[in-house]
Amino acid sequence: MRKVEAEFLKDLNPAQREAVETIYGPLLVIAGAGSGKTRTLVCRLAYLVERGIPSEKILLLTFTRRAAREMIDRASSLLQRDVNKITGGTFHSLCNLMLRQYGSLIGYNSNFTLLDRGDSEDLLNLLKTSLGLSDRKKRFPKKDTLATIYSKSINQLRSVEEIVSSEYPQFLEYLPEIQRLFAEYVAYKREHQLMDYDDLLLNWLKILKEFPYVRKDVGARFQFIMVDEYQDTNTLQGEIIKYMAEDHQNVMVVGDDSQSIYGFRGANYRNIFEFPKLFPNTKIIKLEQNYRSTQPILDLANVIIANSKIKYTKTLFTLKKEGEKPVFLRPKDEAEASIFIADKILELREKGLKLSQMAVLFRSAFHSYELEIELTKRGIPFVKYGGLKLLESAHVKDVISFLKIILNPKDFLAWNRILLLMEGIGPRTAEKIINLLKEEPLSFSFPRILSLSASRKLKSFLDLYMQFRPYSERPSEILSRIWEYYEPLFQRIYYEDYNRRVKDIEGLFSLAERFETLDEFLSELLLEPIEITDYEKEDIDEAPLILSTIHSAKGLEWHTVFIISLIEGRFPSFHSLENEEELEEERRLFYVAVTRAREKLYLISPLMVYLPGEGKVFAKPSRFIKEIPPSLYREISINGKKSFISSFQEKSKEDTTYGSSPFKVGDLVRHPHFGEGEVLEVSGDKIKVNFVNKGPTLLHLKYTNLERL
DNA sequence: CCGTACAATGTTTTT
DNA sequence: CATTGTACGG
Repeated sequence: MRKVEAEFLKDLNPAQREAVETIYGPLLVIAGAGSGKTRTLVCRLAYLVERGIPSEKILLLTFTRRAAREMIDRASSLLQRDVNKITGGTFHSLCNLMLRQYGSLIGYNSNFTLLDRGDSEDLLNLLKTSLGLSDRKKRFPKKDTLATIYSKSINQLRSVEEIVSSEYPQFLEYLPEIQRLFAEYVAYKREHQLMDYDDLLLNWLKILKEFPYVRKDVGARFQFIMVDEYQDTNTLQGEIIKYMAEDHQNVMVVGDDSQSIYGFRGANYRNIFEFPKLFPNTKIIKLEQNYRSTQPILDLANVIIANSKIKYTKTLFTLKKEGEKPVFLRPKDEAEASIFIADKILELREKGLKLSQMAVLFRSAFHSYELEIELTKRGIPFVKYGGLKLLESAHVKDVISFLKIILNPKDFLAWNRILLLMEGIGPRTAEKIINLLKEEPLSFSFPRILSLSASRKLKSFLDLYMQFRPYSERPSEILSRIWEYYEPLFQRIYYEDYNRRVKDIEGLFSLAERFETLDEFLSELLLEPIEITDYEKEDIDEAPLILSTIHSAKGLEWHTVFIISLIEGRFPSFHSLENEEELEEERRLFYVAVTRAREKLYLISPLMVYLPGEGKVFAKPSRFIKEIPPSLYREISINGKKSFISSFQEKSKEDTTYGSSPFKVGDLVRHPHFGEGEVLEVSGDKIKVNFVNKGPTLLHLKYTNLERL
C-alpha cells in the first residue's frame, strides 16, 4: 500500500503534491493552463481512497460528466482498483440527483421533467400567447429574448427590472407584463412538475437553505468535495458548495481566473476570490509550471493575458524551451483557409501524427461550415463539438416528447407538441384538449371540439399511450413502438429531408440501447447533450480530427491546434465590442484556445469573409493578433502569393471591415427607439450618436436602422 | 381554426 | 439560412 502511494506521488511537483496531500479543510488551487491540474485532481482522488476514505464519500464536480468519468477512471487505474463509487458529474447533474430524492420537501415528485432551453422558450411562448401578449401593435420581446432575460436574472442574481433597463431598454415599457409573464412561468413549472436548468440549482439551494437536516445528511454522505473549473461557477453554485460542506469544510476547488469564459452564464472570474470568504481559513496553492506547451506558444499566451486590463494571478513558465514559433497566415478567404488546413492536416498525418492529435478551434459553431465542406470533400473524418445538439432538432424533440408524457403525464408542454403533430389539430384545439386532460386525466370522452378525423387520430394515439402506463419496458423498446406510430407523421412533416433527419432518429435509438430506465435516459440526454456529429462516426477506422468551439475545448489539449476566423467581429465577437467586461472574456477565450496547443499552433485570419446579405466583405484581423509583437510569430503566405495578399491588405483599410459607413460626423439621424441625434464618431461598422433624449450612444450599423435627416 | 405560403428577421458561447 | 412571424384561402 505504501509503495503504490509513493509511486503516484513522486511524479508530482511540490505544489501539486501539497494540493494532493491537503485533504482536510478548505483548499483553493489556482492552476494555470497546462499546469497538471487534472493530474493533481486524479492523484488526489486516488490519495483519498488510499488513505482509507470510502469512495462513496467523495464528490467530484466538473464541467462535463465525461470529464468526471475520465478522472475517476484514471484514478482507478492509478490504484489498480475500482473507485467508481465516487459521485462525479456537473453541478446540474448533482442537483438533479439530489432533487429526485429531496424534491418532495418543496413539492416536487421524483419524476419531475427537465426542460431544456428550447422547452423553456416554448413554455414562455405558450404563456405569452395565453396572456394575450403576442398580438400587440408594438413589439413584445420574443421567446428567446425572454428566456435570456429570465435566466440572467436567476444566474446573476439581478432583478428583471435591472436587466431590462440596462440591456433591453426598448422593452422597458413592457416591464410589468414581462414580470407577470415570468411569475406565470414560475407558477406553471411548479404546478406541472417541470424544472429548467436554472431551477435545478435554485431549488436545490433552496432546500439546503431551508432544511438543516438535509445539510447534515448530504454532509455525511459527501465528506470530501472537489470542484474543478471553479472560475466558471456562479454565485448560486458557490452557495451550494458552502452549504454542502458546512459540516466538515473538506472542500477543494481548482480554477484559473485567466480562463474564465462563462460570464454569459452568470460565472464571474472574481468568484474564485470569493471562495476564501465563503470558507474562512482557506489554504491557497498556486500551480504555475506549465507541462503542456513549448516556450514559443507560452510566450504568445503570456502576451495575450498581459495585455489584459485585469491583473491576473500568475505567469506561466515551462521547461520545454525548444519549439516552433506559432504561425500566422491570411488566406484570401475561408475557402483558401480550408484548403490550407486540409493540406496541412494530411501532410502532418503523412509524418505520422494521428488525426485525433489535431484540432481546429473557433469562437462560434458556424465559423467552421466552409471547413467542414472541404474536409468532407477530402474524406477526412472529423467530429464537431459545440453547436447544434442532437436533441435540439425538431424531429428528435418530437420523439422525446412522447417519452416525456409517458414519464410525467402532467407534462402538458410535451402533450402540446405531440398534439400539434396530428393533422387537423392546431394551437387552439390542442389547448382545449389539454384543458380536458388537466381536469380529468386521460378521459376519452372528448366533446364535440374536434372534427371526426382529428378525433379518430387522437383516439388511436391515446389507445397506444395507455399501453405504456404503467411503463416498465426498456427505453429502446418504448422507442421502437413510438416510432411505429410516429413514422407516418414524420414522413408527412419532414418529407423534404427525410433521409438526413432519419439518421438522427437512428442515433437516438442506438443511444437508448445503453439505458435501462426511461428517466435515466431522459436526464442523461438533457444534462449531457449529445453532439450531433458524435454518433455519426460509424465505421471510421481512425480516430477523427476534432473541430470544436473554444468553450467545448476547455480542459483539452492537442499536438497541433488551428484557430480559425481570427477577425474582428467574429473573434472577438461583435456582441462583445461595446462592453469591456465581455471583451476581456473574449481575450480569455483566445488565451484558452492558444494554450490548448502542445507543439504547433496556427492562427488564421481570412482577408475576406462571407456575410449573409452583404456577400463577401473585407475583414480586419482580430485585435488580439494585432497587439502581439510580430517577433512572437512567423507570418507565412500561401504558395508564395504574398504579393496578391498584400494587395488586398492595402485595400483593407481601417474602416472597411464590414463595408463602409454611409454616415459621417455631424450628420443628423433618426433611430426607431432613441429618436433624433447627431453623429459624433464613425469607425468601421460602429457609430456614436448623441441622441437628444439619451445622450451619446454607441451603435452598430449592421443592426441599427438609422435614417439620415 | 387549420395549414400553407411567403416575408422578415437577426444570428455566441452551454448546463 | 433557418427559424419565426404574418397573411390569407379553405
